[in-house]
Order: sequence, then C-alpha cells, then structure tokens
Amino acid sequence: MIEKNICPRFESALNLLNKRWTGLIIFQLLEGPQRFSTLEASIGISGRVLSERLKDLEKQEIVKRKVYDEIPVRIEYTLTEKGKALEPVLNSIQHWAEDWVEPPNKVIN
Amino acid sequence: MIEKNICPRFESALNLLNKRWTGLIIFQLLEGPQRFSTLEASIGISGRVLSERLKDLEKQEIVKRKVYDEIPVRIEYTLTEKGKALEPVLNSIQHWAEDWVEPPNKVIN
DNA sequence: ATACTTACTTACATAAAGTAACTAAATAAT
DNA sequence: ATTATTTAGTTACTTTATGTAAGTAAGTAT
Repeated sequence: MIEKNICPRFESALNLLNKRWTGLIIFQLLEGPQRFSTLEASIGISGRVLSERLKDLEKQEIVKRKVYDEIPVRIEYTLTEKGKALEPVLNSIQHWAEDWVEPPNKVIN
Repeated sequence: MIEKNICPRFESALNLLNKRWTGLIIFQLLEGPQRFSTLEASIGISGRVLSERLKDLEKQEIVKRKVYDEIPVRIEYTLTEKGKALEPVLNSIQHWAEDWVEPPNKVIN
C-alpha cells in the first residue's frame, strides 16, 4: 500500500503558494512596502480576500502590518525576512514563465 | 490611478502553482512516471480532483498521459519537458521550506 | 459467483472566493 | 453646511472550487 511520503515542511510551503493571490501579493511586496488599496488595485484582488490573505500572511510572519500614526493614519504592508526569502522562489517561477509560457510568441534562439 | 502591471506570463505561471494540488502532483512526477492510483494515494487527493488536475496539466502540456496496451491496460502520467523544467521551482520552494518553515525545531548556526 | 483493482465519472455537500454594498474617520469640493 | 471621496477594511450574499461517497466498466483473483 502506498502512503504519503511528502515532507510536511515542503507541503506547508506549497500550501502557501497554492492559495490564490498569495504569490502575487508577495511579488508586489518584493518591490517595496505597499498600502492596502495599492495592492488591491495593482493585483486585481477583492478587498475581502486581500484582507483575509494579509491576515494569514501576518500570522505566518511573512508580512508585517505597519501603522503610521499620521493624520489620516497610513498603513503599510512589508515583507519580513521570511517573506523576502521567497524572492528566489518567485524568480524561478518568472524564469520558467519566460522559457515556457506562450511559446508561440517566442522564437527559440 | 494604479493598475495591473504584472507580466501575464508570470501571472499564468503563478496560476498554475496556486491551484491546489498542482505543485504536489508535479513534485511526485519529478520522481518518475506514476499511475493514477499511486498519485491519488501518495498525495492524498480525491480521484475527482486528481482527474480534473491531470486533464488541466495535459492541456497545458506539462503532463503527458501514456496508455500501455497491456492486459489490463496500464496508464502512466509523466512530465513533459515543460513540466520537468519546473524542477528548479519546486527545489527553490523546498529550499525555502528548509530554511524558514518550523524554525522552532531549527537551530540557526 | 463474489470480491477486488484500476481509472475514472456522477451526484451531492461544504468550503473558498467573488461582488457589491456598507462603515468610520478624515479631507476636499459645492 | 452638505455632499463626495479616500482609506482600510467588514458584512451579506452568490458563484465557483473542492471534498466525499458511491457508481461504472473492464479485467483479475478466489
């Protein structure tokens, strides 16, 4: 009989990226701190789900929520070290996409 | 006004991985061809969704379905070149997981 | 004849995501 | 002064995705 033999840490990492939007949120935040509404508009996610995801990412210590006590208050989301460490992952996805997505428009060599 | 400025190829690559199970299916297939029931058991996915995902991955030319005309017939799923090219992506996720998931059990240096 | 395996599919239930409207505090426009 | 707009969300409701369980067709094993 065959059973699960997948490393649970790897699985949990995959579960992160396989939630819709998470990859894009991290990708955007790699470019620097962003506000809620900027993220919402730039990745085309609904406020409802963005709010949900950010809370989730905060809980996992991938994203940090910073409140700037200005008037009006400004809230910015940034990546933690753990979050920034995902850059190579996103880069490798980007690299694969360049090589393999939409090959009809790509001339090889 | 802020608008979407994300590379559509990158987005489509992310959409691949952010469907539940896709990452695990590819990860398993990186170890070699597998049959339906083996995949089902080893990653703990339901037949319904596995069937759906495999069709999807076939359409995207990431997975190939091979029918061996034995008695009884044997069907194996393998990765195409495009699929195998995802290995570095899965590796980078694994690497990140080793460094950052469950740090309580990891002593740094 | 009955039970089991493989590679699925179908029907139905639950969970996740999308949509739209709403809130509260502040600012800007009429 | 009243109305509109922005920000950072929340709430209620709908649609889509996933899970669960049972069924199927062809073959094997007992």
